[in-house]
Amino acid sequence: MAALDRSLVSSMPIFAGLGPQQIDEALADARSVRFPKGSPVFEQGHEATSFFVLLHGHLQVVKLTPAGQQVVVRYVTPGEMFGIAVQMGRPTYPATATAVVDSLALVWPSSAWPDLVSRVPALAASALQTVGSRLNEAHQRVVEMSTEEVERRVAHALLRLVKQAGRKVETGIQIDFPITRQDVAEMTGTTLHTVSRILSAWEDQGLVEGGRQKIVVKDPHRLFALAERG
Amino acid sequence: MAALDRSLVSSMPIFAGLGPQQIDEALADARSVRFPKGSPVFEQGHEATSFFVLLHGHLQVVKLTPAGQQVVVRYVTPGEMFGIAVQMGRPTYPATATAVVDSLALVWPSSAWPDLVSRVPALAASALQTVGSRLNEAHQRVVEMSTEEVERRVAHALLRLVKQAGRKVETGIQIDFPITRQDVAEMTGTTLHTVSRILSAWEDQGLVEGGRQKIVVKDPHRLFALAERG
DNA sequence: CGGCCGATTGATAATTGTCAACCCTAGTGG
DNA sequence: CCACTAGGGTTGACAATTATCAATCGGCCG
Repeated sequence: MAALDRSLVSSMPIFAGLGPQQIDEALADARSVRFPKGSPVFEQGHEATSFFVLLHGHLQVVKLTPAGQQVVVRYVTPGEMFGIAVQMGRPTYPATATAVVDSLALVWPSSAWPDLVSRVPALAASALQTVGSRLNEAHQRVVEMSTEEVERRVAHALLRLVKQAGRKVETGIQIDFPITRQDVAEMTGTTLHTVSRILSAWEDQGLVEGGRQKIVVKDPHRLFALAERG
Repeated sequence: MAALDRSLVSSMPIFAGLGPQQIDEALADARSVRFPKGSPVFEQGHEATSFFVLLHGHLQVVKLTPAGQQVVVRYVTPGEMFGIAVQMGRPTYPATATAVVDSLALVWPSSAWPDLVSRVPALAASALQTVGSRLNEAHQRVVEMSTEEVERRVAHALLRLVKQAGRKVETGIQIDFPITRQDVAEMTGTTLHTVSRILSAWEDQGLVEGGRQKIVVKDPHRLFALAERG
Protein backbone atom coordinates (compact mmCIF):
# COMPACT_ATOMS: atom_id res chain seq x y z
CA MET A 1 0.00 0.00 0.00
CA ALA A 2 2.73 2.44 0.94
CA ALA A 3 4.68 1.29 -2.09
CA LEU A 4 1.67 1.79 -4.31
CA ASP A 5 1.17 5.26 -2.94
CA ARG A 6 4.82 6.09 -3.29
CA SER A 7 4.77 5.27 -6.96
CA LEU A 8 1.58 7.29 -7.41
CA VAL A 9 3.08 10.19 -5.59
CA SER A 10 6.74 10.36 -6.43
CA SER A 11 6.18 12.10 -9.75
CA MET A 12 4.11 14.86 -8.19
CA PRO A 13 5.64 18.32 -7.86
CA ILE A 14 4.88 18.48 -4.15
CA PHE A 15 7.07 15.50 -3.50
CA ALA A 16 9.66 16.37 -6.08
CA GLY A 17 13.15 16.34 -4.67
CA LEU A 18 12.29 14.05 -1.80
CA GLY A 19 14.05 10.75 -1.39
CA PRO A 20 12.03 7.51 -1.23
CA GLN A 21 12.37 7.23 2.53
CA GLN A 22 11.25 10.82 2.98
CA ILE A 23 8.20 10.10 0.88
CA ASP A 24 7.44 7.06 2.98
CA GLU A 25 7.78 9.20 6.09
CA ALA A 26 5.38 11.74 4.70
CA LEU A 27 2.92 9.04 3.73
CA ALA A 28 3.07 7.34 7.13
CA ASP A 29 0.46 9.63 8.68
CA ALA A 30 -1.78 9.68 5.63
CA ARG A 31 -4.66 7.52 4.60
CA SER A 32 -6.28 7.49 1.19
CA VAL A 33 -9.97 8.24 0.96
CA ARG A 34 -12.45 7.85 -1.88
CA PHE A 35 -14.88 10.70 -2.60
CA PRO A 36 -17.77 9.70 -4.87
CA LYS A 37 -18.96 12.18 -7.47
CA GLY A 38 -20.98 14.93 -5.83
CA SER A 39 -19.69 14.40 -2.31
CA PRO A 40 -18.05 17.22 -0.36
CA VAL A 41 -14.41 16.85 0.64
CA PHE A 42 -14.57 19.75 3.07
CA GLU A 43 -16.91 22.64 3.62
CA GLN A 44 -16.50 26.38 3.94
CA GLY A 45 -16.43 27.52 7.55
CA HIS A 46 -15.81 24.08 9.02
CA GLU A 47 -12.80 23.44 11.20
CA ALA A 48 -9.77 22.61 9.08
CA THR A 49 -9.04 19.21 10.55
CA SER A 50 -7.27 17.75 7.53
CA PHE A 51 -5.17 18.60 4.54
CA PHE A 52 -5.01 16.68 1.30
CA VAL A 53 -3.26 15.68 -1.88
CA LEU A 54 -5.48 14.70 -4.78
CA LEU A 55 -4.45 11.39 -6.34
CA HIS A 56 -7.19 10.90 -8.87
CA GLY A 57 -10.28 12.73 -10.10
CA HIS A 58 -11.32 16.37 -10.03
CA LEU A 59 -12.68 18.69 -7.35
CA GLN A 60 -14.54 21.94 -7.68
CA VAL A 61 -13.70 24.56 -5.06
CA VAL A 62 -16.51 27.04 -4.44
CA LYS A 63 -16.90 30.11 -2.27
CA LEU A 64 -20.37 31.08 -1.11
CA THR A 65 -21.14 34.75 -0.49
CA PRO A 66 -23.31 35.92 2.41
CA ALA A 67 -25.98 36.71 -0.19
CA GLY A 68 -25.91 33.11 -1.37
CA GLN A 69 -24.11 33.59 -4.67
CA GLN A 70 -21.44 31.09 -5.64
CA VAL A 71 -18.02 31.70 -7.12
CA VAL A 72 -15.90 28.86 -8.46
CA VAL A 73 -12.44 29.50 -7.04
CA ARG A 74 -10.73 26.74 -9.01
CA TYR A 75 -10.65 23.09 -9.94
CA VAL A 76 -8.22 20.77 -8.20
CA THR A 77 -6.33 18.37 -10.45
CA PRO A 78 -4.36 15.24 -9.49
CA GLY A 79 -1.04 15.95 -7.80
CA GLU A 80 -2.19 19.14 -6.14
CA MET A 81 -2.11 19.82 -2.43
CA PHE A 82 -5.31 21.39 -1.12
CA GLY A 83 -7.15 22.19 2.06
CA ILE A 84 -4.00 23.63 3.60
CA ALA A 85 -5.87 26.29 5.55
CA VAL A 86 -4.19 25.57 8.87
CA GLN A 87 -0.75 25.88 7.33
CA MET A 88 -1.72 29.37 6.25
CA GLY A 89 -2.86 30.25 9.73
CA ARG A 90 -6.62 29.89 9.28
CA PRO A 91 -8.60 27.66 11.62
CA THR A 92 -11.41 26.95 9.11
CA TYR A 93 -11.69 26.14 5.41
CA PRO A 94 -12.30 29.27 3.35
CA ALA A 95 -14.28 27.42 0.68
CA THR A 96 -16.11 24.20 -0.09
CA ALA A 97 -14.50 21.43 -2.16
CA THR A 98 -16.73 18.94 -3.96
CA ALA A 99 -15.79 15.96 -6.11
CA VAL A 100 -17.10 16.50 -9.64
CA VAL A 101 -16.13 12.94 -10.58
CA ASP A 102 -15.26 9.96 -8.39
CA SER A 103 -12.00 10.98 -6.77
CA LEU A 104 -9.25 9.70 -4.53
CA ALA A 105 -7.17 11.76 -2.12
CA LEU A 106 -4.48 11.34 0.48
CA VAL A 107 -5.64 12.77 3.80
CA TRP A 108 -3.47 13.95 6.66
CA PRO A 109 -4.70 15.24 10.00
CA SER A 110 -3.80 18.92 10.22
CA SER A 111 -2.09 18.22 13.52
CA ALA A 112 0.50 16.11 11.71
CA TRP A 113 1.84 19.10 9.79
CA PRO A 114 4.37 20.55 12.26
CA ASP A 115 5.90 17.17 12.91
CA LEU A 116 5.90 16.36 9.20
CA VAL A 117 7.66 19.59 8.31
CA SER A 118 10.30 19.10 10.95
CA ARG A 119 11.05 15.64 9.58
CA VAL A 120 10.79 16.70 5.92
CA PRO A 121 11.72 20.38 5.77
CA ALA A 122 11.39 20.49 1.99
CA LEU A 123 7.65 20.21 2.44
CA ALA A 124 7.52 23.75 3.80
CA ALA A 125 9.09 25.06 0.62
CA SER A 126 6.72 22.91 -1.41
CA ALA A 127 3.72 24.31 0.36
CA LEU A 128 4.99 27.84 -0.05
CA GLN A 129 5.40 27.29 -3.78
CA THR A 130 1.97 25.76 -4.07
CA VAL A 131 0.34 28.68 -2.32
CA GLY A 132 2.51 31.07 -4.30
CA SER A 133 1.41 29.72 -7.64
CA ARG A 134 -2.17 29.83 -6.49
CA LEU A 135 -1.71 33.46 -5.47
CA ASN A 136 -0.41 34.12 -8.91
CA GLU A 137 -3.45 32.55 -10.54
CA ALA A 138 -5.74 34.57 -8.32
CA HIS A 139 -3.98 37.80 -9.23
CA GLN A 140 -4.10 36.88 -12.88
CA ARG A 141 -7.81 36.41 -12.53
CA VAL A 142 -8.21 39.79 -10.84
CA VAL A 143 -6.33 41.38 -13.72
CA GLU A 144 -8.54 39.63 -16.26
CA MET A 145 -11.73 40.63 -14.51
CA SER A 146 -10.50 44.21 -14.30
CA THR A 147 -9.42 44.63 -17.88
CA GLU A 148 -11.17 42.14 -20.16
CA GLU A 149 -14.73 41.89 -21.34
CA VAL A 150 -16.69 38.71 -20.78
CA GLU A 151 -15.92 36.86 -23.99
CA ARG A 152 -12.15 36.99 -23.47
CA ARG A 153 -12.54 35.97 -19.83
CA VAL A 154 -14.51 32.91 -20.90
CA ALA A 155 -11.86 32.13 -23.49
CA HIS A 156 -9.13 32.31 -20.86
CA ALA A 157 -11.14 30.16 -18.47
CA LEU A 158 -11.67 27.52 -21.14
CA LEU A 159 -8.00 27.47 -22.07
CA ARG A 160 -7.09 26.98 -18.42
CA LEU A 161 -9.54 24.11 -18.14
CA VAL A 162 -8.09 22.56 -21.29
CA LYS A 163 -4.59 22.75 -19.88
CA GLN A 164 -5.57 21.35 -16.50
CA ALA A 165 -8.13 18.78 -17.50
CA GLY A 166 -8.07 18.40 -21.26
CA ARG A 167 -8.54 14.97 -22.78
CA LYS A 168 -8.03 14.32 -26.48
CA VAL A 169 -11.13 13.15 -28.33
CA GLU A 170 -11.76 12.77 -32.07
CA THR A 171 -13.09 16.26 -32.58
CA GLY A 172 -10.69 18.13 -30.31
CA ILE A 173 -9.92 18.43 -26.62
CA GLN A 174 -12.66 17.83 -24.12
CA ILE A 175 -12.85 19.04 -20.53
CA ASP A 176 -12.53 15.78 -18.66
CA PHE A 177 -15.34 16.27 -16.17
CA PRO A 178 -18.98 17.36 -16.33
CA ILE A 179 -19.17 21.13 -16.40
CA THR A 180 -22.22 23.34 -16.91
CA ARG A 181 -22.61 26.80 -18.44
CA GLN A 182 -23.47 27.91 -14.93
CA ASP A 183 -20.10 26.63 -13.69
CA VAL A 184 -18.26 28.57 -16.38
CA ALA A 185 -20.32 31.64 -15.48
CA GLU A 186 -19.28 31.30 -11.84
CA MET A 187 -15.64 31.06 -12.92
CA THR A 188 -15.78 34.24 -14.98
CA GLY A 189 -18.14 36.46 -13.06
CA THR A 190 -20.99 36.44 -15.51
CA THR A 191 -24.32 34.66 -16.04
CA LEU A 192 -25.11 31.31 -17.60
CA HIS A 193 -27.08 33.15 -20.28
CA THR A 194 -24.11 35.12 -21.47
CA VAL A 195 -21.92 32.02 -21.41
CA SER A 196 -24.50 30.11 -23.41
CA ARG A 197 -24.65 32.83 -26.04
CA ILE A 198 -20.88 32.97 -26.30
CA LEU A 199 -20.49 29.23 -26.63
CA SER A 200 -23.26 29.11 -29.21
CA ALA A 201 -21.49 31.77 -31.25
CA TRP A 202 -18.21 29.88 -30.97
CA GLU A 203 -19.92 26.68 -32.00
CA ASP A 204 -21.22 28.39 -35.15
CA GLN A 205 -17.64 29.39 -35.92
CA GLY A 206 -16.38 25.85 -35.39
CA LEU A 207 -14.32 26.85 -32.37
CA VAL A 208 -15.94 24.57 -29.83
CA GLU A 209 -18.52 21.85 -29.61
CA GLY A 210 -21.15 22.04 -26.88
CA GLY A 211 -23.37 19.51 -25.18
CA ARG A 212 -25.00 18.82 -21.90
CA GLN A 213 -22.36 19.38 -19.20
CA LYS A 214 -19.81 19.02 -21.96
CA ILE A 215 -17.38 21.31 -23.72
CA VAL A 216 -14.99 20.24 -26.48
CA VAL A 217 -12.46 22.75 -27.77
CA LYS A 218 -12.00 22.03 -31.47
CA ASP A 219 -9.56 24.81 -32.27
CA PRO A 220 -7.43 25.74 -29.25
CA HIS A 221 -5.14 27.93 -31.32
CA ARG A 222 -7.92 30.15 -32.57
CA LEU A 223 -9.39 30.28 -29.08
CA PHE A 224 -6.04 31.40 -27.76
CA ALA A 225 -5.82 34.13 -30.37
CA LEU A 226 -9.26 35.29 -29.33
CA ALA A 227 -8.27 35.32 -25.66
CA GLU A 228 -5.07 37.29 -26.25
CA ARG A 229 -5.75 39.72 -29.02
CA GLY A 230 -9.46 40.04 -28.38
CA MET B 1 21.72 49.94 14.43
CA ALA B 2 20.76 46.30 14.86
CA ALA B 3 19.22 47.19 18.20
CA LEU B 4 17.23 49.97 16.60
CA ASP B 5 16.02 47.64 13.92
CA ARG B 6 15.17 44.97 16.42
CA SER B 7 12.91 47.29 18.33
CA LEU B 8 11.31 48.42 15.09
CA VAL B 9 10.78 44.87 14.02
CA SER B 10 9.99 42.82 17.08
CA SER B 11 6.34 43.85 17.16
CA MET B 12 5.76 42.81 13.56
CA PRO B 13 3.74 39.69 12.88
CA ILE B 14 6.45 38.23 10.66
CA PHE B 15 8.87 38.19 13.54
CA ALA B 16 6.32 37.31 16.16
CA GLY B 17 7.38 34.35 18.24
CA LEU B 18 11.07 34.80 17.52
CA GLY B 19 13.52 35.32 20.34
CA PRO B 20 15.75 38.44 20.35
CA GLN B 21 18.77 36.49 19.17
CA GLN B 22 16.80 34.92 16.35
CA ILE B 23 15.68 38.37 15.26
CA ASP B 24 19.28 39.55 15.32
CA GLU B 25 20.23 36.56 13.23
CA ALA B 26 17.53 37.35 10.72
CA LEU B 27 18.59 40.97 10.58
CA ALA B 28 22.26 40.17 10.13
CA ASP B 29 21.97 39.78 6.35
CA ALA B 30 19.66 42.74 5.91
CA ARG B 31 20.30 46.35 5.23
CA SER B 32 17.74 49.12 5.43
CA VAL B 33 17.12 51.21 2.35
CA ARG B 34 15.23 54.45 1.85
CA PHE B 35 12.86 54.76 -1.11
CA PRO B 36 11.81 58.35 -1.85
CA LYS B 37 8.23 58.99 -2.90
CA GLY B 38 7.72 57.91 -6.50
CA SER B 39 10.72 55.63 -6.73
CA PRO B 40 10.37 51.97 -7.72
CA VAL B 41 11.34 49.31 -5.18
CA PHE B 42 11.29 46.55 -7.76
CA GLU B 43 9.85 46.14 -11.22
CA GLN B 44 7.66 43.57 -12.89
CA GLY B 45 9.66 41.06 -14.90
CA HIS B 46 13.01 41.91 -13.35
CA GLU B 47 15.05 39.24 -11.66
CA ALA B 48 13.94 38.81 -8.06
CA THR B 49 17.26 39.54 -6.41
CA SER B 50 15.90 40.73 -3.08
CA PHE B 51 13.05 40.36 -0.66
CA PHE B 52 11.84 42.98 1.78
CA VAL B 53 10.06 43.99 4.93
CA LEU B 54 8.52 47.43 4.96
CA LEU B 55 9.46 49.44 8.02
CA HIS B 56 7.88 52.77 7.24
CA GLY B 57 5.81 54.32 4.49
CA HIS B 58 3.49 52.88 1.87
CA LEU B 59 4.03 51.10 -1.43
CA GLN B 60 1.69 50.61 -4.33
CA VAL B 61 1.96 47.26 -6.11
CA VAL B 62 0.86 47.35 -9.73
CA LYS B 63 0.50 44.78 -12.46
CA LEU B 64 0.79 45.91 -16.05
CA THR B 65 -1.11 43.98 -18.73
CA PRO B 66 0.34 43.29 -22.18
CA ALA B 67 -2.14 45.87 -23.52
CA GLY B 68 -0.68 48.47 -21.17
CA GLN B 69 -3.50 48.67 -18.66
CA GLN B 70 -2.63 48.86 -14.98
CA VAL B 71 -4.20 47.01 -12.08
CA VAL B 72 -3.38 47.92 -8.49
CA VAL B 73 -2.76 44.60 -6.78
CA ARG B 74 -2.48 46.04 -3.28
CA TYR B 75 -0.81 48.55 -1.01
CA VAL B 76 2.00 47.45 1.26
CA THR B 77 1.82 48.70 4.84
CA PRO B 78 4.57 48.74 7.49
CA GLY B 79 5.39 45.35 8.95
CA GLU B 80 4.59 43.43 5.80
CA MET B 81 6.94 41.14 3.97
CA PHE B 82 6.95 41.68 0.21
CA GLY B 83 8.87 40.82 -2.92
CA ILE B 84 9.07 37.18 -1.88
CA ALA B 85 8.84 35.91 -5.44
CA VAL B 86 11.82 33.59 -5.20
CA GLN B 87 10.44 31.91 -2.09
CA MET B 88 7.33 31.09 -4.12
CA GLY B 89 9.42 29.60 -6.88
CA ARG B 90 9.35 32.47 -9.38
CA PRO B 91 12.59 33.89 -10.74
CA THR B 92 11.16 37.36 -11.47
CA TYR B 93 8.88 39.83 -9.73
CA PRO B 94 5.29 39.47 -10.90
CA ALA B 95 4.47 43.14 -10.36
CA THR B 96 6.00 46.57 -9.82
CA ALA B 97 6.22 48.14 -6.37
CA THR B 98 6.49 51.92 -6.07
CA ALA B 99 6.78 54.09 -2.96
CA VAL B 100 3.76 56.39 -2.75
CA VAL B 101 5.35 58.25 0.16
CA ASP B 102 8.94 58.32 1.38
CA SER B 103 9.48 54.80 2.67
CA LEU B 104 11.99 52.64 4.46
CA ALA B 105 12.47 48.91 4.01
CA LEU B 106 14.70 46.10 5.18
CA VAL B 107 16.28 44.40 2.20
CA TRP B 108 17.69 40.87 2.06
CA PRO B 109 19.39 39.27 -0.91
CA SER B 110 17.16 36.45 -2.15
CA SER B 111 20.10 34.11 -1.87
CA ALA B 112 20.08 34.53 1.90
CA TRP B 113 16.66 32.89 2.22
CA PRO B 114 17.59 29.18 2.39
CA ASP B 115 20.25 29.82 4.97
CA LEU B 116 17.96 32.11 6.93
CA VAL B 117 15.18 29.54 7.01
CA SER B 118 17.47 26.80 8.16
CA ARG B 119 18.65 29.00 11.03
CA VAL B 120 15.20 30.38 11.85
CA PRO B 121 12.69 27.74 10.78
CA ALA B 122 9.75 29.79 12.07
CA LEU B 123 10.31 32.14 9.15
CA ALA B 124 9.05 29.50 6.73
CA ALA B 125 5.76 29.33 8.61
CA SER B 126 5.64 33.12 8.72
CA ALA B 127 6.13 33.38 5.00
CA LEU B 128 3.49 30.73 4.38
CA GLN B 129 1.01 32.63 6.52
CA THR B 130 1.82 35.89 4.79
CA VAL B 131 1.25 34.40 1.37
CA GLY B 132 -1.82 32.61 2.67
CA SER B 133 -3.48 35.76 3.88
CA ARG B 134 -2.63 37.44 0.62
CA LEU B 135 -4.22 34.57 -1.26
CA ASN B 136 -7.28 35.04 0.85
CA GLU B 137 -7.47 38.72 0.00
CA ALA B 138 -7.08 37.96 -3.68
CA HIS B 139 -9.89 35.41 -3.58
CA GLN B 140 -12.05 37.84 -1.68
CA ARG B 141 -11.46 40.33 -4.41
CA VAL B 142 -12.36 37.82 -7.11
CA VAL B 143 -15.60 37.11 -5.27
CA GLU B 144 -16.38 40.81 -5.01
CA MET B 145 -15.67 41.45 -8.66
CA SER B 146 -17.85 38.50 -9.61
CA THR B 147 -20.85 39.34 -7.50
CA GLU B 148 -20.94 43.04 -6.63
CA GLU B 149 -21.66 46.08 -8.70
CA VAL B 150 -19.14 48.89 -8.85
CA GLU B 151 -20.41 51.04 -5.99
CA ARG B 152 -20.10 48.26 -3.43
CA ARG B 153 -16.68 47.30 -4.73
CA VAL B 154 -15.49 50.85 -4.26
CA ALA B 155 -16.97 50.87 -0.78
CA HIS B 156 -15.11 47.69 0.10
CA ALA B 157 -11.89 49.03 -1.34
CA LEU B 158 -12.20 52.23 0.69
CA LEU B 159 -12.90 50.32 3.88
CA ARG B 160 -9.83 48.20 3.30
CA LEU B 161 -7.72 51.31 2.76
CA VAL B 162 -9.13 52.80 5.95
CA LYS B 163 -8.20 49.71 7.92
CA GLN B 164 -4.71 49.49 6.45
CA ALA B 165 -3.78 53.13 6.22
CA GLY B 166 -6.39 55.16 8.03
CA ARG B 167 -5.33 58.21 10.03
CA LYS B 168 -7.71 60.08 12.29
CA VAL B 169 -8.34 63.68 11.29
CA GLU B 170 -10.94 66.13 12.56
CA THR B 171 -13.58 65.27 10.01
CA GLY B 172 -13.09 61.50 9.97
CA ILE B 173 -10.48 59.00 8.86
CA GLN B 174 -8.15 59.90 6.04
CA ILE B 175 -6.21 57.55 3.77
CA ASP B 176 -2.67 58.28 4.88
CA PHE B 177 -1.07 58.61 1.46
CA PRO B 178 -1.88 60.43 -1.77
CA ILE B 179 -4.37 58.44 -3.80
CA THR B 180 -6.16 59.42 -7.00
CA ARG B 181 -9.57 58.43 -8.38
CA GLN B 182 -7.63 56.60 -11.06
CA ASP B 183 -5.87 54.54 -8.37
CA VAL B 184 -9.19 53.55 -6.84
CA ALA B 185 -10.49 52.68 -10.30
CA GLU B 186 -7.50 50.40 -10.87
CA MET B 187 -8.19 48.70 -7.53
CA THR B 188 -11.81 47.98 -8.35
CA GLY B 189 -11.80 47.29 -12.05
CA THR B 190 -13.63 50.38 -13.18
CA THR B 191 -12.86 53.83 -14.61
CA LEU B 192 -11.87 57.05 -12.90
CA HIS B 193 -15.09 58.60 -14.20
CA THR B 194 -17.28 56.11 -12.42
CA VAL B 195 -15.24 56.45 -9.23
CA SER B 196 -15.49 60.22 -9.42
CA ARG B 197 -19.26 60.04 -9.79
CA ILE B 198 -19.58 57.63 -6.88
CA LEU B 199 -17.40 59.72 -4.57
CA SER B 200 -19.27 62.88 -5.56
CA ALA B 201 -22.57 61.20 -4.68
CA TRP B 202 -21.15 60.01 -1.37
CA GLU B 203 -19.85 63.46 -0.62
CA ASP B 204 -23.34 64.88 -1.15
CA GLN B 205 -24.60 62.36 1.38
CA GLY B 206 -21.91 63.32 3.88
CA LEU B 207 -20.29 59.91 3.68
CA VAL B 208 -16.86 61.01 2.54
CA GLU B 209 -14.89 64.13 1.85
CA GLY B 210 -12.92 64.38 -1.36
CA GLY B 211 -9.98 66.43 -2.47
CA ARG B 212 -6.99 66.31 -4.72
CA GLN B 213 -5.33 62.93 -4.14
CA LYS B 214 -7.24 62.80 -0.88
CA ILE B 215 -10.09 60.77 0.54
CA VAL B 216 -11.51 61.20 4.03
CA VAL B 217 -14.14 58.77 5.25
CA LYS B 218 -16.50 60.71 7.50
CA ASP B 219 -18.93 57.93 8.31
CA PRO B 220 -17.26 54.51 8.19
CA HIS B 221 -20.27 52.79 9.70
CA ARG B 222 -22.63 53.94 7.01
CA LEU B 223 -20.05 53.10 4.36
CA PHE B 224 -19.80 49.62 5.79
CA ALA B 225 -23.56 49.20 5.69
CA LEU B 226 -23.49 50.27 2.07
CA ALA B 227 -20.73 47.78 1.28
CA GLU B 228 -22.47 44.87 2.96
CA ARG B 229 -26.16 45.28 2.41
CA GLY B 230 -25.84 47.15 -0.82
C1' DC C 1 -41.86 6.97 -20.39
C1' DG C 2 -42.03 11.09 -17.91
C1' DG C 3 -40.03 14.71 -15.47
C1' DC C 4 -36.31 17.60 -14.60
C1' DC C 5 -32.15 19.78 -15.23
C1' DG C 6 -29.46 22.02 -18.40
C1' DA C 7 -29.32 24.70 -22.48
C1' DT C 8 -30.91 28.09 -25.96
C1' DT C 9 -32.67 32.31 -27.52
C1' DG C 10 -35.41 36.66 -27.81
C1' DA C 11 -36.77 41.08 -25.89
C1' DT C 12 -35.81 44.56 -22.75
C1' DA C 13 -33.55 47.16 -19.11
C1' DA C 14 -29.81 48.73 -16.39
C1' DT C 15 -25.19 49.49 -15.38
C1' DT C 16 -21.17 51.25 -16.65
C1' DG C 17 -17.86 52.63 -20.16
C1' DT C 18 -16.64 56.11 -23.66
C1' DC C 19 -16.15 60.65 -25.45
C1' DA C 20 -15.93 65.37 -24.61
C1' DA C 21 -15.62 69.63 -22.40
C1' DC C 22 -14.45 72.09 -18.60
C1' DC C 23 -12.80 73.54 -13.93
C1' DC C 24 -9.59 73.88 -10.20
C1' DT C 25 -5.43 74.09 -7.73
C1' DA C 26 -0.84 72.87 -6.30
C1' DG C 27 3.50 73.46 -7.50
C1' DT C 28 7.00 75.28 -10.80
C1' DG C 29 9.89 78.56 -12.57
C1' DG C 30 10.74 83.07 -14.06
C1' DC D 1 5.83 86.94 -5.67
C1' DC D 2 3.01 85.96 -9.30
C1' DA D 3 1.61 83.82 -13.45
C1' DC D 4 1.20 79.57 -15.90
C1' DT D 5 0.65 74.96 -16.59
C1' DA D 6 -0.15 70.25 -16.03
C1' DG D 7 -2.26 66.89 -13.58
C1' DG D 8 -6.29 65.70 -11.16
C1' DG D 9 -11.14 66.11 -10.80
C1' DT D 10 -16.03 66.85 -12.25
C1' DT D 11 -19.97 66.42 -15.07
C1' DG D 12 -23.00 65.71 -19.12
C1' DA D 13 -24.48 63.15 -23.16
C1' DC D 14 -24.36 58.98 -25.37
C1' DA D 15 -23.20 54.14 -26.52
C1' DA D 16 -22.29 49.47 -25.57
C1' DT D 17 -21.98 45.56 -22.92
C1' DT D 18 -24.16 42.55 -20.19
C1' DA D 19 -27.81 41.42 -16.87
C1' DT D 20 -32.59 40.38 -16.31
C1' DC D 21 -36.92 38.38 -17.48
C1' DA D 22 -39.35 35.07 -20.01
C1' DA D 23 -40.41 31.30 -22.86
C1' DT D 24 -39.14 27.07 -24.97
C1' DC D 25 -36.51 23.05 -26.14
C1' DG D 26 -34.25 18.63 -25.52
C1' DG D 27 -32.00 14.74 -23.72
C1' DC D 28 -30.74 11.90 -19.74
C1' DC D 29 -31.72 9.38 -15.65
C1' DG D 30 -34.65 7.17 -12.70
